[in-house]
Amino acid sequence: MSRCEQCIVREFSSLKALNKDELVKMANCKTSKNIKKGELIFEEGEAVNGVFCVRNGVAKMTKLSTNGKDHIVKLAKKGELLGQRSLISDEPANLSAVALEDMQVCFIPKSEIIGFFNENNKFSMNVMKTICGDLKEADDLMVNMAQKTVKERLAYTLIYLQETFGINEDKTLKLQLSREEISSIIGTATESCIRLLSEFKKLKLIDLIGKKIAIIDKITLKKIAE
Amino acid sequence: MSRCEQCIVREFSSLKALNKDELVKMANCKTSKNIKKGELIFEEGEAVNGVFCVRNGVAKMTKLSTNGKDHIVKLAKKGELLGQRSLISDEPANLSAVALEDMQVCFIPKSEIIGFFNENNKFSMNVMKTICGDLKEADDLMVNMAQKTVKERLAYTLIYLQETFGINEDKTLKLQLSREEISSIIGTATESCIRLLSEFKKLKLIDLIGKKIAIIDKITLKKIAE
DNA sequence: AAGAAAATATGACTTTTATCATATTAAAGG
DNA sequence: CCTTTAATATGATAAAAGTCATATTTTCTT
Repeated sequence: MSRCEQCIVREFSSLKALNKDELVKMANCKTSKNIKKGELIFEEGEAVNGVFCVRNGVAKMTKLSTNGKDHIVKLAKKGELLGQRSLISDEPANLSAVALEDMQVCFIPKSEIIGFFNENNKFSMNVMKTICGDLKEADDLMVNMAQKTVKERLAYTLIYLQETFGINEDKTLKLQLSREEISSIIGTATESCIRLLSEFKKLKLIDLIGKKIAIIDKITLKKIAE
Repeated sequence: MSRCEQCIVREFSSLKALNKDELVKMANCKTSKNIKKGELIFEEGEAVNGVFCVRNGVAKMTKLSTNGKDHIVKLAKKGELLGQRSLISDEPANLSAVALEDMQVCFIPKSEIIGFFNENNKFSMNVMKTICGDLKEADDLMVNMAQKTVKERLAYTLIYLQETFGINEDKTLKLQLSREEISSIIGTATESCIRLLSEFKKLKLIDLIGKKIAIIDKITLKKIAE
């Protein structure tokens, strides 16, 4: 069992408010899991009896729309806690979590988290702030979805992916998503997404190296994203 | 100065967790405001130094999109606290609040709310649950915006307006929004919205009585909304 | 390495939605 | 009460985006 006190990831999350005793207590009840790319962490509608702390890798948080398509609501990386909202609302998960890369996650049972809520005010406030951040982001994205064109949303998403997850040595986006996944972030048909990527390539805004994408004219792309 | 202990509205909000002493304390520092239809309560980007408790009437929470159009992110009614998120995140307001009807709101200063956070765990949990509810709603709406057609979104919104705000004796929606406002909930051009309303009328799903709207075939409308 | 399967790409076409123009109706102000 | 303004309505057209078909490329399997 690895010790939570030594886990650097903790510093990126609400858990940084925990003191040494609390960390030891948590280390004793948490379970670590290795999750392969593509595997499900939890599913929409499922009762999640705790939270998952992302130690490594990126997960997509999706919701099934009535049209049968999955929509990617959020991408979660190192340090994020998955399932917080359900735990607090005492409801089944509203979103599914699927690994986009091989991941390491730690599961912390509900009882433990509730305990921290009651004993550690700073932790509560941290969680509250995180959720408020998620809410702001969701409101902003909602407006984007409703008011922007598919082209604008694609440009916006490419910029976001670069700024959030970085680039490789060859300038390509570190987080490699399929065209279908990009489409389900921006809410469009896969063909439309592919077509717009080709258009961006012709305009020399991006480069398509196999399935990888590299932004070559970030300034213009940002202008399109507005 | 009206007494918060006697305000029924409190029962609908996180404030129901406050004890008698806390309510008296709050009554002593709150200020009541009458706000006329169309008036601004606070604006996006503004530092809101507390929360507004809605005692009466409905407000629209909007965000200006880069295309210059306002998008209605949320409608807030009796009992809701406006500005909670900004207060917790310690950030300027992300949304503007505008009265859709004549309103009565009470302003509770930040220091007071922070005090309750520190002293009253039940209150904190209530606020947290409310924000989690908002987050779930925002995620769901985001998916709707991204994946549903304008027609589906309009049907969805009409149902929502009826179920949330009720109907008059003549069956028309109690909350009377302009076509432009409906458009800025569903994220479409006003003309498209008007055209679809006409179509719904032809299909005998709704009735248009002047500017008022009455749902006459809720079942079919719900099917369209999915 | 070869074949099968999946992902990416592109064309042709349809549907949806936006835009601009212009009536028509309702509301507001003197 | 009439005039002015704003809101609603509808037509014509253009632009955006979706769908279906079909290549082409990449990845996976054996």
